[in-house]
Amino acid sequence: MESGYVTLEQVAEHAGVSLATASRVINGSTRQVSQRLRDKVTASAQELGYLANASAQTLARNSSSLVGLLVHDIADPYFSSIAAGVTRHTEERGLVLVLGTTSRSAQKEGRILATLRAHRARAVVLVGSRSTDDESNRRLAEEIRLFRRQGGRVACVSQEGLPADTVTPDNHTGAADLARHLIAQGHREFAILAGPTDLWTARERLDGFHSALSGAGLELAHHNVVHGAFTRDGGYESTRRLMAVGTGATCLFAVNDVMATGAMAALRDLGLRVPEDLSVAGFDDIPTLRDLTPALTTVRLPLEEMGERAALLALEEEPGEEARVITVRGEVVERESTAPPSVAARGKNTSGTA
Amino acid sequence: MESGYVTLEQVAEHAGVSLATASRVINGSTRQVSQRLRDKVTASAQELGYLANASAQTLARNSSSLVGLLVHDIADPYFSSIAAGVTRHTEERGLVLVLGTTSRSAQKEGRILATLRAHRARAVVLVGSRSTDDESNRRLAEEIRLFRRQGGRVACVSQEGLPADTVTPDNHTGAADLARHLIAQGHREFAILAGPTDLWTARERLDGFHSALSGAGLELAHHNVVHGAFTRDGGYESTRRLMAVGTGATCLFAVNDVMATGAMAALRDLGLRVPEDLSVAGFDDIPTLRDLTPALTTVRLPLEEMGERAALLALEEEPGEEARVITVRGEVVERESTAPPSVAARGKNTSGTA
DNA sequence: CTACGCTAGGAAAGAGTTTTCCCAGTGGCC
DNA sequence: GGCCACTGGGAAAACTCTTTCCTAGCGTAG
Repeated sequence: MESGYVTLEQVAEHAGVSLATASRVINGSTRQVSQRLRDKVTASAQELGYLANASAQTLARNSSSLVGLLVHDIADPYFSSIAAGVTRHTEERGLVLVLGTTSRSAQKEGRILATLRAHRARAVVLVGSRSTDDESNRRLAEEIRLFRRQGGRVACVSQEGLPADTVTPDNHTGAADLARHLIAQGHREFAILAGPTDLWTARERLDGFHSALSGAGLELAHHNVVHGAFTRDGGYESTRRLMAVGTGATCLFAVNDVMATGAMAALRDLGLRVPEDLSVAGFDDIPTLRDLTPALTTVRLPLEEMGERAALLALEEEPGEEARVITVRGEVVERESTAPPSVAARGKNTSGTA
Repeated sequence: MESGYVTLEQVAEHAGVSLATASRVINGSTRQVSQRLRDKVTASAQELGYLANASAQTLARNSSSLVGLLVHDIADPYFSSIAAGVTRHTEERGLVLVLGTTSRSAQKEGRILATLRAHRARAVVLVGSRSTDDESNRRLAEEIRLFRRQGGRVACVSQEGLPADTVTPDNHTGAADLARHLIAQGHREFAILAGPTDLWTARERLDGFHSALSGAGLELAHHNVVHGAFTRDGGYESTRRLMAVGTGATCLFAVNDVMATGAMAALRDLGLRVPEDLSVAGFDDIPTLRDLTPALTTVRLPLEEMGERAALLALEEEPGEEARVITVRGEVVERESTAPPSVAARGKNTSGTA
């Protein structure tokens, strides 16, 4: 209660028992303690306002209650939704969540992982698409192995291929489903905001979409695939580039929702109407989406649930020898941003608009 | 490198020096160590892959590198923006951020604060409006005092009145500025989505708006002030209630942006156009806002910067005896959701629409 | 040449827990 | 009644660092 800390030793003394007994009462060990002493200790702890020193506990037990969560950018609704799922799970269990934001830097990711290792974190959840850069993947995999060797558990979201359990969306199928849906709606010519070339998630969605087009006997013009940053501004900028050149497409597919959001803004600025002049579809179903006008057609992923399941993998399930992969199937959600193509639209989009 | 951990003792032995010397080399103490030994130790540490045990360090130093961040809901863009500012600051300094989400429960807030205390966290940043419930404020204040007594630092965002430094928006002035702006635009009758009655932030914004109306000789009809949850769905639901009764207002002010977003959705569902039938304005300028159609008129707060400044207060500045308050002035940003009222609108909104 | 101050290094004492090991007491069984 | 198993309690080691205190060695001044 005074200025300093209350230690377990003080509690023990106050209760007239040994340190060992006090410890056994406080943290419910396997050993029995008589009710009489038990009551004395809890009463003393209460009275003195005892709060265990977490570092001392971690040191003695060699295991902490820290759980790491690594995301690229916590202000991105995709990540903050997943984060909400992870926090829900960890807080229910009285664990402490450590948030690391990596800004898509593999180096920073490694550094944070090392910090978590230094803290003897119990588990870590890594969120975000891995890149196709083999060197940084190798180093990340090495850090993960070190972490696991120390008894830490690791789970990934959307990062299949690392030496850890993973929850991952079926990007290929989701994108293919969406493509088939749009084809059924009457679209024949598509443009794609394909995101960065070195991100697996982006690639898989592009591939899935592409293969469904091929399956329907449709071609995807080379100039209709635009690469750019995986962000809202990346989507905006990619769309400007696409429209500056001109596209014959009647439907624009952005490989994630934040890019689609940027695309809609760009089209609005260019004076094009969605979906009358051009249909737009995205992927992920981030929560902010339903308030756009027109509301965005997309492939719904249960983001919060994915975070929760990753936390579950990392905290509950037994490690297992080889990495397990839980695949989450996305579901096409049709909203107002896509509609059957109009003849007028074709002509309009062919002439370079910007 | 083997299965176990490498301890500093092993490094010292490998380098042929004492534990004390090894420690001094690794953590750059005030004491000098000869270059020769210094090199030997760093080489050994490198070779053995030494990583300091953070818990042992915390225990020995009685001070950790943990910084807490408490928000109500990390998936809310208001909080995730502020969180981004805080993480930027802490990561630059190599500190570890612990994220706690409180779901607006004072009890949970207290529990997390105790956990941080147990971990000897260096500082904590509390984000979110404090309530007008004196009892829970008192308990929170007590927890903060305990935390500070242990040498921890505390800073708040938007929670003036607690025994800690605070970064807070000038809600009253911001709302008044907005009101004057809307009056200048020609509006005379307003409706307000006032949020919960027990949240200071909501109250101050309501008061500021109200007082500017009074200053202009305008009255605010009682039935035009609707209370409800401080969330998007709260805004949606409040708007439905407001419109069911019918309002003579030409402009709707929601005391925060997420509520305004819900309001726009409700109006859309009711078949009302913004701003032709009804103008809508919010407060905060959360980043997702610019992608709404029409884009929302609001009072801009520099959210990320506020998070950063709070982190700065908690980590850099000297504690000081009494709590300092940094007031951040908001700036009215006019976008398309507000426009001069049309005569048609008046008639329309008077008749109960829903 | 001795005394003194300074420096670099090491031994050891913490920091606050958990857990192992030991001991005394009790009850049951032959 | 003696032996054994079992129980509840305490002493002390262990966990991995940091930091204080001590000492040996060196240079310098008187």
